[in-house]
Amino acid sequence: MKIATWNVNSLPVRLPRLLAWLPVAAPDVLCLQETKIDDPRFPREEIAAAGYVAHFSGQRTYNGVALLVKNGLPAPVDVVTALPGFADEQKRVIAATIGAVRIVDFYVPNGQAVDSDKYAYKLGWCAAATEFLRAEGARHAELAVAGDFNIAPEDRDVHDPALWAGQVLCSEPERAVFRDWLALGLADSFRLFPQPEKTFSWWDYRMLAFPKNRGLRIDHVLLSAPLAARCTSCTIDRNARKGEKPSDHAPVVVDIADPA
DNA sequence: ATGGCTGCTTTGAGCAGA
Repeated sequence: MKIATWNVNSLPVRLPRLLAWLPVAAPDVLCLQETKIDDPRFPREEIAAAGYVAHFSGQRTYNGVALLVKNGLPAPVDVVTALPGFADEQKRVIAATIGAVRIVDFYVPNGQAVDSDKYAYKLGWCAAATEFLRAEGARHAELAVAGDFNIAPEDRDVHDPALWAGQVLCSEPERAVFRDWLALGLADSFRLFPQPEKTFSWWDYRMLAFPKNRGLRIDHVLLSAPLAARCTSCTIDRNARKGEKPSDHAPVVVDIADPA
């Protein structure tokens, strides 16, 4: 099973690129974030024509997540679109079970700045997410958590650690959340393999950040032990950040071998 | 080599993203 995650920064704007990328990358399951479209307007026909069934939880303007599942896979069941016990208007979660695999798609809040209300909201959201993942892990041996985490887990995930030290996306409380999720028995699939230094998943649109490779690795796929044991690769598709009208995020793609 | 923000909003300056 090939699982991918991509913050598309507006699905309506990115749809042509998505439809071009899907047959090339050929993920079995694609987790999207920042779709920025409400459910009635979701482009389900275009996605269906590309060979995928879409499940989604959207809103206009901000946020919004979707799960695209390739035709031929088991139909997603037990679809969940909220964190239990966390009242939230913002659409940042979709989870579903596909065969034996539970997929959780997160669009973690950005947090804006460490002294802001949005940062407090981020940490509260993450605390609820930790309990959700604990429960999901208890129910599902094969659990994948994919999405835009808006957390750069370590200094090696940051182009300029001194510049970013203590800033939002890199602050110690955010990194502690990431470690909490690993402590639930999840592996950062990217770090299961040797990786080129300075591999990132997001680059600011401004100041030539992409050509200068001034980025952060904030998009992740975490895998429970049975999936991690069968994981054969994790790559970030930098090419998807090039060219006309790219998202500011690149997709992360994970390959998992079938069970023996 | 990539390219010097982009996408959204009761339309147009301001917010949000990260």
